[in-house]
Amino acid sequence: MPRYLLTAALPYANGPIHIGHLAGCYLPADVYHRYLKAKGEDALLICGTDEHGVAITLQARKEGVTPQELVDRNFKVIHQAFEGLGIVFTHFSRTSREIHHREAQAFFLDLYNKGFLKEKTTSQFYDPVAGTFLADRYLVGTCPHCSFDGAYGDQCEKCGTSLSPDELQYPRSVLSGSVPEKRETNNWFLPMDEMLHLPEFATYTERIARWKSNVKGQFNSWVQQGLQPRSMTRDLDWGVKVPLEGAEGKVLYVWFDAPIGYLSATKEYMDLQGNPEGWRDYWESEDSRLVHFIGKDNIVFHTLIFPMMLAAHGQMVLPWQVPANEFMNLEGRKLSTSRGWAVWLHEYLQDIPGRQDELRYTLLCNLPETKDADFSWQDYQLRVNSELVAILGNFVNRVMVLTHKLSDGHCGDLPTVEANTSHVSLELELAGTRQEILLAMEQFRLREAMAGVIHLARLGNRYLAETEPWKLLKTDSEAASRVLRLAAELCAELCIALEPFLPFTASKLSHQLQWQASAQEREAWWNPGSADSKGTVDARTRYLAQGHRLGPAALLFVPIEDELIQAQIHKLSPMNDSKLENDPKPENKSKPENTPKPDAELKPEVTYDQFAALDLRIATILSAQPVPGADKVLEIKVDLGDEQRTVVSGIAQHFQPEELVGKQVLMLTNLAPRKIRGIVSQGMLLMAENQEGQLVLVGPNGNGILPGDRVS
RNA sequence: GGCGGGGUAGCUCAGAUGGUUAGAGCGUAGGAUUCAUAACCCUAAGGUCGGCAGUUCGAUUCUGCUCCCCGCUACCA
Repeated sequence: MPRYLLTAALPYANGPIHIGHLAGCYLPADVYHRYLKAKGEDALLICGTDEHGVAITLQARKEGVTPQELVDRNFKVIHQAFEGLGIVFTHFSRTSREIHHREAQAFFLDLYNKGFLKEKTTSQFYDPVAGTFLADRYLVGTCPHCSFDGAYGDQCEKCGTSLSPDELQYPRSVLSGSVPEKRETNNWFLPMDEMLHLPEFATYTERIARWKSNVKGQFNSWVQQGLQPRSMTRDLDWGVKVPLEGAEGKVLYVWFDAPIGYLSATKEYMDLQGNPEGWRDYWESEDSRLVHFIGKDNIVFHTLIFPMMLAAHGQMVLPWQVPANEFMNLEGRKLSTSRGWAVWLHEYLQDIPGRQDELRYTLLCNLPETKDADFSWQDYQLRVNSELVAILGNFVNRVMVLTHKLSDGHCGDLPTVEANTSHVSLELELAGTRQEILLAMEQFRLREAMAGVIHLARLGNRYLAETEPWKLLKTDSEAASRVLRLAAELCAELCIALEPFLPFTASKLSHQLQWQASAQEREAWWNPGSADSKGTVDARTRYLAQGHRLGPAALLFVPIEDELIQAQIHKLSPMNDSKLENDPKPENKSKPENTPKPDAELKPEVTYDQFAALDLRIATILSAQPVPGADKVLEIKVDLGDEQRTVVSGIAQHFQPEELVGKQVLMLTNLAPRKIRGIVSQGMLLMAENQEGQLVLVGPNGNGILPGDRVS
């Protein structure tokens, strides 16, 4: 029997969890895990917070707390929110724990000792303004081969040559624009190009054919493009220390360290179970199936880099399946935490208490399994009211009420096959739907499986409509009793079927029926073939004993009122601005390898002389045109009164070129010229950024201002 | 810009190794019913399957080009 090792992407501890995270991986992981457990499989679901990386340190600095304080707080919020929604992990750890540091270092050393990590000493550039070492691509300068003044630290875009940063002439920092200092530093590289040919990895590559198209596509694309050695260490002080001599001030690259979190969390769990070697059954055993639940932004790391690390380490299983989901939008727009465009799980649980399954259901119905999906509050209301309330809740309620009317809640006999063909056709349809649910689950089509479960209740409603037990009640109470018994059996079956998806509802229903599924009953239901020969009433598994008394009827779901929806929509957009079309800086980064954004704090004070050094003037835009091969910059010609200049400005996604012509704008004129995309930019246009992240021209308000007029 | 994924009924989404009437749920309309949270049940209307070419006896399904959305990546002095 296979064992399953499920992982859900480690949530990054710089903020709480929102519905996008849930739909992307945590809810599917939880449902699949519950499904496997119900089926009687041996399965672990491992997760934990990822607490390292630059973004954490920046966020902490912004809030005026230490990184540790920040991650402590977020760990708690995240962990509690998951629990609140019934997302149950076998173990939920965190990468800041000692065991993780130890494991990550051991893993690193293992690869190091096997020769998979190649040290390179480089004169890395250090940005004295940003206070950080600069990754290769954060450097620009002149290419030594073709003299192109826009080459990056790793490659020249113009002539295609691969470069190392110290080959660059006249290097500059992309972050601050300052001239970086050269500082000696060592880093360790994973030779991904070579590792592609490891036998373990080559074997692994074959199974990718049966994966989802989005995952397959990304994987193939990377392999075909050719891989390059990638540095697995960083010059930073927050993270897992590099366990080598002379590596002070260096930590493991978060993408090296984070997936090892799956391993260290498993070990931590097994230690707590008093079974310190137990992790081997899941990580080293051939019959173990490693499944990574992730969002689409993580595909390359989970299908390429981490598997290579595992292959290099040796003896470890490589992913069996990576059912990566696309993204969940909110009311038609991308989620954006910085603009408050998100539904936060911890807030939902607080604002709408006792409605966990309503959220689980709506998200499950809309999982972005093949493409980006959309969550809207109206859809939420509609799904709850017309599906959970009207189909599922109503069916159960009808059965409960009728049974109490008929026999004070006591269950009668099961119908016989000959009694009425409605019974038989119900049985057949139930069995068919069950098979569809099972098939969908096997193929990670959770949305379809969820719909199938609701369909079971729909079949129940149809059965009641056909048999009309409320009429039989008066004419033939025996017949009524049999119909209701079968309907009650279906309620019990619903209990089992609902559990992985809507555990709170399953539990309520179970209580209401005064009945609980045994492990055998659950396993029989969830295993194909185990009960499908019992398609008729006489032979079917009986869940409820004859004469069993149901508990008092209680509503499983209550309709969502308009006011609730209005309040949530209102909360979502305090300034309901319909112009918010483009999202130039969407929040979606789960990892910190991105350019740090300037934070909201005031910068350190400057002297008057420093200010006076700036030459600020009003310019009039004469023309603006797109730059071929660049999405974000425009080539702009401006009039400064006695001269005209060309400026290359990164505003292409905020303005149409034609709408800029003739506008007056504030300009910094004595900034050092700089080539961008082969065009010399002589100065910088100054813009204001509003709360939605849109750029707005800054220009004179009064009259009589001419091009070239000074600003001071 | 490069690479990958997606664009299918009013809405949210399935599906199609190319072939008679392209599906589901919701919504809408009509009917039936009253046990039930005015819920359930039945029926119907609704789609040039992003656009333009091509291959083919036949394409929504294959090929090329193009537009739009998303991700990775590059670009923002």
